[in-house]
Amino acid sequence: MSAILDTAGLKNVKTLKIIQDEVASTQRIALSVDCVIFGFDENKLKVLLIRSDLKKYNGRWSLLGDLIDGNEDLDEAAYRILKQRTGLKDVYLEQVQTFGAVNRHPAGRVVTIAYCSLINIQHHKLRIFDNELHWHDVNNVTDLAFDHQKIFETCYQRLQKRIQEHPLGFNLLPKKFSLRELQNLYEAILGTKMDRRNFRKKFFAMDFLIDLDEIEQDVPHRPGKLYKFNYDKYEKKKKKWSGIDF
Amino acid sequence: MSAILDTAGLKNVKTLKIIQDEVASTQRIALSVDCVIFGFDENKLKVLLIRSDLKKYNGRWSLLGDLIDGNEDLDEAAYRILKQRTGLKDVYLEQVQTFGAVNRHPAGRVVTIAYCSLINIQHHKLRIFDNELHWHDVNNVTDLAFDHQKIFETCYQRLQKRIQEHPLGFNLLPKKFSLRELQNLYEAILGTKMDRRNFRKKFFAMDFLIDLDEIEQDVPHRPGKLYKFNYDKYEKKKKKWSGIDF
DNA sequence: GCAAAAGTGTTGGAAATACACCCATGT
DNA sequence: ACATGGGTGTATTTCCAACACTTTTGC
Repeated sequence: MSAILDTAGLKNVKTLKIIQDEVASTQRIALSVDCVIFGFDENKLKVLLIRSDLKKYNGRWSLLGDLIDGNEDLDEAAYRILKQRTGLKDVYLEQVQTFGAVNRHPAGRVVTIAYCSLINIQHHKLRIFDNELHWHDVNNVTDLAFDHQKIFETCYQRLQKRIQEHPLGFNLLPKKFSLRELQNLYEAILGTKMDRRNFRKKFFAMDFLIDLDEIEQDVPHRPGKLYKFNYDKYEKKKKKWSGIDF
Repeated sequence: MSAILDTAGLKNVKTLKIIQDEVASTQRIALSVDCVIFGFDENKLKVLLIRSDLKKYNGRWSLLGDLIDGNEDLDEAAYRILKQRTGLKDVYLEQVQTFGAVNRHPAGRVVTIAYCSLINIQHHKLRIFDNELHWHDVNNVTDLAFDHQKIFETCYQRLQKRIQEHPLGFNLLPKKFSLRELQNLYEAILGTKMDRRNFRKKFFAMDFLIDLDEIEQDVPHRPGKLYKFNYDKYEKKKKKWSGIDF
C-alpha cells in the first residue's frame, strides 16, 4: 500500500521508520490459503475435500487449507499444501479470490486466499491414504464448513469460464488422451452435451493437438486415436481477445 | 482455512480452543488494500495516483492504499479508501488479485489486496484538492513505487477483459451519454479503433440502451442523441457464456 | 456553403450449428 | 452378427467485417 492516512490531505514524506512502526502497530491478521483441487475421474469432475478438524463443523467437509507463514510467498503456500496432500505433479495452480468477512472463521480473524488447482487424478490416487480425504463429485458438494461452500462455488465458476478460454483442461487428463476423453471432460465441467463432430472439428481446427499415432488399449469397442496437447504451439499462437459481447 | 496440519494424515478433531491458539500464535501479517481507480476524461482513460509518502520512493507515484483494520471487511476497506479520496458515488468496485511477495514492501511483510474501481470523473473532480493526487493517462504510467506497476498492469488488463464481457463502461460515463462518447470510451480502454457503424449496430442489437429523446448541447457540430443504460433489462437478459475458444 | 460529426444498409466471407452414415473393434 | 463408440462431410444459418453516402448542426 502507498499511504497510511486517516484523512485525505496529509502529504508529508514519511520516513521508513515511521511506516515500519505503523505496520508493526496495526492490528495484524492471520492469513491462510484454501485450495480447491479439481480432478477428473470416471468421467466426473471431482473436488478434493477433507473432514473439518473443528468440532463445531464435525462431520462436514471442507477445503484443504493452512495458515501462511510470515516468510512464505502466497503461491508458495498454495504449492506447499498441494504437495503435502497430493504429491505435487502436473499441477496447475491459480489464485482466484481472497475472502475476508470478519467472522468467517470461528477462531478469530482469518483472511483466506483461495487457489484453484487442477491435477491429474491418475498420478495422485495413491497419495490419498488418509480416509478423511475424499474426492467428491462437484455436483454433490453441499454444506461445506466455514464459508467454503462460497469459495468452492466461486472457484468452480471461475474454472468453467477459464476452461473455455484457455487450454486448462489438459491438466486434468493423462498426457495421452482420446478425443472422447477430452469431450467428456468439457461436458463434465460445463455440464452440457456437445455434438461429437463439431467438437472434433473445433479442436482440430485449433491445430494444437498432436496425433501420437497410438490408439487406446483395452476398450470394448473400436479404439480411438491418442493425442497430446502442443503447449509450445499454443504459446506462440495465443489468441488476443477482441469483441464486445454481453 | 480448514486444517492446520504440518503433515498429512493427522485426523484428530481439534477443539476450537486449540485452533484459536494456533491462529494467535502463528505469525500474523499486515494486510492492505490498494485501489486502482480508473476514470475517463477528455477521451482518455485515466488512473488516480498519489505521490509516495515514503522517502525511498520519493517523487514516484503509487496507488491509493491503506492498511486494513482488524475488524474491517475487505470490501469495506476498499470503499473506505475510495470515500476518503474521491467522495464515493457511482462506484464500481471489484477485487482483482492479492499480491504477497515477501519483500514487496520495505517496511516489512505487507500483503495487499488489489481492487479495481471505476468512477465518473465529472462527479469527483472537485474532491482532488490535494495536489499530490493526480489523474494520469493510463498510457503514461511507468515506474510506480513498490510493486504497484505490476498491480496496475494486472488491473488494467482485467479491466480490458471485463469491459468486453460486462457493461462496466457505463460507470465511467455520465448517466446520459452519446454513442460517440461510448465508443471513445471503448477505444480508449482497449486501445483500438472501431468502425462506427458496426459499433452502433452492436449496441443497438443488444437492446440495453434507452433513447432519452435528448441531444447533446454546445457541440460545434450536429449533436448526437443521448442514451442511458438499462441495467434492469441487462440483469434479466444476462448472457450465459458458452463456446470453447482459445 | 463549409466543416464536423451524426446517422443509416448492404454485401461477402467465416464460423457455428444441425444432422446421418459408414467403419473398426471386441464379444 | 451385433453392439459400441470412432471417424467423416455437407447444407444452412448466423454473425462479423468491410465499406460510402446523405443529413444535421454551428460557424
